[in-house]
Amino acid sequence: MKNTDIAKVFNDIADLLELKGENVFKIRAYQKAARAIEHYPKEIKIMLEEGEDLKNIPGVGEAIAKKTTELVTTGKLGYYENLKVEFPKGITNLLSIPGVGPKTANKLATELGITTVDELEQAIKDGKVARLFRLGEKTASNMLQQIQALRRKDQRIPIGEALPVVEEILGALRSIPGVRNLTAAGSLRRFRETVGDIDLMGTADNTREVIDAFVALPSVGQVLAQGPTKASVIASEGLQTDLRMVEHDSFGSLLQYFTGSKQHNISLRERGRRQGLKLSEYGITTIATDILEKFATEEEFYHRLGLQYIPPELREAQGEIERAEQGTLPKLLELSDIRGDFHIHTNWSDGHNSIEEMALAAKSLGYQYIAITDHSGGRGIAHGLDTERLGRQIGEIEALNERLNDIHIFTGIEVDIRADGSLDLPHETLSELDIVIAAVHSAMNQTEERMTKRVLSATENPDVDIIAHPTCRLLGEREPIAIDLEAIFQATAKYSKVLEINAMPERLDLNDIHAFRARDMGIKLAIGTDAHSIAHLDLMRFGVGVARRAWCEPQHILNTLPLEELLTFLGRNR
DNA sequence: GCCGTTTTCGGCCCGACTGTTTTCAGTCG
Repeated sequence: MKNTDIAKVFNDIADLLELKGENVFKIRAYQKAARAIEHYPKEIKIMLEEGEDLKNIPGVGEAIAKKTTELVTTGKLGYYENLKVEFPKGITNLLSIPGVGPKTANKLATELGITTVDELEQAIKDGKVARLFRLGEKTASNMLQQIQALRRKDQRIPIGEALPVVEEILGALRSIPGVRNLTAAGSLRRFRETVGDIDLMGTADNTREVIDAFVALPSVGQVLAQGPTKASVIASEGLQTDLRMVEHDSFGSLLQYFTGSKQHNISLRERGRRQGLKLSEYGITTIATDILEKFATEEEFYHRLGLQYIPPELREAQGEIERAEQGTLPKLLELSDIRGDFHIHTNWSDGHNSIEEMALAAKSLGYQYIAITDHSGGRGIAHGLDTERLGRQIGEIEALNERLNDIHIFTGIEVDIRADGSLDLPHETLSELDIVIAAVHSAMNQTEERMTKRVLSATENPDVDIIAHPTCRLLGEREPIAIDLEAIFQATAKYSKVLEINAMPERLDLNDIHAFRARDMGIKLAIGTDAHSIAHLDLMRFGVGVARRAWCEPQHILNTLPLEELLTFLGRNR
């Protein structure tokens, strides 16, 4: 049982307790524990095997530790099973409708016998819902709209799709006179891999003017709400986008508030309370005197609380506040620290550009080196390279290295890990290359045991340097393969191999949580774009985002090394 | 249910909006 499965059970328990009308703080305790467990960088299963105390996880106390142990060791939780039979099956689905909370769900179930979204829709159409006490026509019709919106689309979208939309809107708004501090907040700013909606904010002398310009943008479809300081619209890609404009002097606390995460803000406010301070989007109020201080920047806001500035990517209530208190936050990796890209395809396999084009594009990004890692022959669809063609490619790369200045091209391959764990190029071929990336591209439905063995044998193979996109997931398209990552991590550490953070926005694989764990174990990481064209080289920033969320500093990332040191590193590996 | 430079008991983040009702419950971010 994985941490995400455990978290799901505790979140479900929280929902059921809400329906039951339990103490809200008890409910919050379950939600908090679920979150902490989901994001904890170590599998609970391993912790139990190693005899580690689950109470070390913040938010997990005596009772939840005991329940977690029962759940993981027996696969079941008596408390949960008993709770479930108290309510009609599926009733928690009603809670997924925005505007329907526990009280409403309960009322719908007890008074109208409704337990599914479909039943609710029918009851609204029959006019039954509007007749309930404290509900009405307006509430019922809002519910119906939300149900229909939920059906149309209500998925979080990958950050790679959201960011271009946002940048287009921001670019257009920046040209309006008097606008300052325009920026995205929310999960987008924290660089989460998916975003639900987009929060933009900024300051202006005349906020109304900016709002008017915003809703008139060509990329804006429907306008949901529009006031003097705030507007809500549906932009391209069907993304709900909110813009909030405020006066210059309280921008810092506003941005801090809307960047979240929710749990980070709660922790921050709890800490503030202990200092006699009340934190809100308007600033910091000293409770004793009721005096409000405003903050133009987030830096001032955090400093007033006696904390280091906390970068948005770290604001997930994972210990960043304590570290900021001690002044020991990591010096996070920056995009400008990246000196090269190890995962690049060309028109020798399924890429669009030549080796030279890719090299020149990389040089213009300020890189010192790239590795050409086309597919190997076993992957038929990708026009992969066999030993003979690879030999010719090496020849071309050698010639280019003679001719080009200020950029070094490493020879390499993205070699396929076959279903049986062998590589589809022989040792004699692989040993000729500077960098060998190994990855799974086929037979993804193997059992966890087989898949783990398969990738382990590639990890143990002395010809392999990097394991690429270790879970093979495609956001919104393909679930991660069944694999025991913990075992892969241990082998990677043992054989001093490197794990990839694949920067393609639909991959982001390793993800933030896995990368955090790998870094914590001392495993070296490499960020690769998996570029199939020149434009893809710019995807590096998404990989850097994952690495920052994993608390990575430059020394944790292989492709921050200067060329000379990298040559030494690669030499040592062979 | 969790947790501790005000506490091992008594607290637990903060503010806004909506729709209903007539002072507020419920929900959200």
